[in-house]
Amino acid sequence: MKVPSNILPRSFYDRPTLTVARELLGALLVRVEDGVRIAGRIVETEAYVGESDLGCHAKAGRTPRTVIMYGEAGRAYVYFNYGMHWMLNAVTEAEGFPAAVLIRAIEPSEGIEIMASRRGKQPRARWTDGPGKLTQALNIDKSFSGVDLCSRESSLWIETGKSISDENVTIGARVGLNNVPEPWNSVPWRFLVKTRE
DNA sequence: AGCACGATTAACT
DNA sequence: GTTAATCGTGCTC
Repeated sequence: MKVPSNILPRSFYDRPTLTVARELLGALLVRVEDGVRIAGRIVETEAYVGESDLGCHAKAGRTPRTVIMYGEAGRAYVYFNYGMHWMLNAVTEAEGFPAAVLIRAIEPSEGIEIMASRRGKQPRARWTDGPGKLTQALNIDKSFSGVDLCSRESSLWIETGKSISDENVTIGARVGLNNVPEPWNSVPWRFLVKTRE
């Protein structure tokens, strides 16, 4: 028997961003396309917190691009970067405070054939081990910007997964931030599950 | 209207 | 280790 889906509620996201980033590890990112589930366990996240965080897009204030981060928690913030990649974030904290968690990597678990058709040129371990790669595998683009991750109607949500103990979590500095001044370049706001067999 | 740059990836040497 | 690909965004003129 299949266990009923358990979609993370808005109250999960309406908390401190670092807490959400940590607890999203082990959760299941689910995309439904043509009635088929494509999913994977979240294994890497990063927190972006407020206008004072100079690594966060919200440092520019409320603009057409960042306005979603100022909205209610539990929505998807999807943006385009480097002229070719879509990035998926979950908006966190109270409405009016701009913050989000970047989903950086998942481990494929459902919809393997569909992911293979999109990412099959690479070995399976490389299908979804980067933020631009997982959006490619799950077919996520700008049309998902602002959708409600707490609703089944979005065809994109996150379910409770197995919890990850502290001993299996590595915490470090965020990656890919160029020309971002300290301390923002070094704050340990990156969370990843230690890979193991 | 023009410009520099970026929360990256894949294909090189 | 290095670098091209590629374009939306926000800032300056």
